[in-house]
Amino acid sequence: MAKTQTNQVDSSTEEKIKQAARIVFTRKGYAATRTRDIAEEAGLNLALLNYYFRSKEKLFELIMMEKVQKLFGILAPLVNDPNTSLEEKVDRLTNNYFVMLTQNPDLPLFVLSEIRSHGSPFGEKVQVGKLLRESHLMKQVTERRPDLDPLQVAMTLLGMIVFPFIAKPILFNQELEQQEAFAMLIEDRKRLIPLWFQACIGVR
Amino acid sequence: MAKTQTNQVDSSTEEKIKQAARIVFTRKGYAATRTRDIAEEAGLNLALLNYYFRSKEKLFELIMMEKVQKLFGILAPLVNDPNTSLEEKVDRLTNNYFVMLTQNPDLPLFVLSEIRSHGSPFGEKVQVGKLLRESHLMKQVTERRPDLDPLQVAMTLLGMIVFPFIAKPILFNQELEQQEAFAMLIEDRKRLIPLWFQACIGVR
DNA sequence: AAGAATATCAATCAAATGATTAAATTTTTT
DNA sequence: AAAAAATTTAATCATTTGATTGATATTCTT
Repeated sequence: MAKTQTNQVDSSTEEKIKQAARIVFTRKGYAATRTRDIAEEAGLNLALLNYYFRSKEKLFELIMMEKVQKLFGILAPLVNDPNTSLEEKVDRLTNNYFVMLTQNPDLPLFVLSEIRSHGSPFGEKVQVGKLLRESHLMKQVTERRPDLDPLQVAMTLLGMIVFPFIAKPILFNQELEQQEAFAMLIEDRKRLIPLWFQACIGVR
Repeated sequence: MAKTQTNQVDSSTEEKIKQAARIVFTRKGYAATRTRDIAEEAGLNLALLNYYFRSKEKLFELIMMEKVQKLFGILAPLVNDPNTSLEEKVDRLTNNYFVMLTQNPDLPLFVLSEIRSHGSPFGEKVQVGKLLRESHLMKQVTERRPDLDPLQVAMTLLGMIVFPFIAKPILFNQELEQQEAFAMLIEDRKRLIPLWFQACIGVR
């Protein structure tokens, strides 16, 4: 079946389909996506989707796994690094996420809404909650502020980072001017979040 | 056509359909919802949907308008009240939203993801950005901190309020214990957000 | 109570959609 | 070069799905 030539730049049919699927699934969500949309986006015959990936559902699972990995894969190594201070963790989380989210602005809304609507074979699996609660980051927060629920702090931090990208469609319209304003806002936020995080964790 | 008896408790067919539509649309999103799902949820014949609401799209628009109003209707009067201080505005925003969101936990994710996926006849219309930018709240923030982009502050505040409900599905599983933990966390957050907001706006 | 308007239902339609098939083409192996 | 394997294509299938129809039942008006 699939997989023939040694992938050089991977302009293989399989990869073309995956790339088209990434675009269409992300733009419209699983349910609103027609396999014909993907075939058209890829410039390929419809039957090739089933030839390479068996079914729409299987193809989606593949893309979804990628997206979940991209969104949450950053998290574990950063929040569990025993060699970074709390401040360094906040810096790195902010910077790493902003780089990735600037290139994938609608990744969070896509992943979260698909987990909710798409009868959670993922929702159960993802459980970022467990990862966060048992993380080194949580220990450091508790150490600094034993009176606070560290999850409150983590949610505030993640919210400060992710929320702008989730709210972007209703806060900024599609005009170039607004999109530039958003980019500048994000850039400035790299400085503000660590500052504000310190302020939050410092105040009583 | 529709509308016959004087609505007392409104157990009318029309209202039954709307209630079922609210449930199913919110749970699965527009594209994944079948009109038959709604009819079944309402315990009514499928043809009645079209009899009362013409089409799935029309019914959805109705529900969507309701949801958008519920999510953003709170905002305008609060952020534009010229008789409340900045601190009072933050208090009221936090409390009002938490009451509403506790009863409608998946409202934000539903509205935001439908605006994104459902080819924005709404996305254009909603423009909370304009409302916020021209608000009395923004003026008060600028007054207090002329060096800050007030939109940064507003996004942080809204993120602190809304983000927990958006991230809930991946941070808390369905077990009763976790759901109770979430409820307590929200309760405690009513106190933390005003405190943290002050800290953020105070720090330099 | 008779007639008219409104509401509900089972059955059905037409279009959309995910998937398959069998033939044609290209690539790889021998 | 011949044979075999893999890939691509047009056509088609079976289901699903939003919507409609015409018959029946219920409610309202007179």
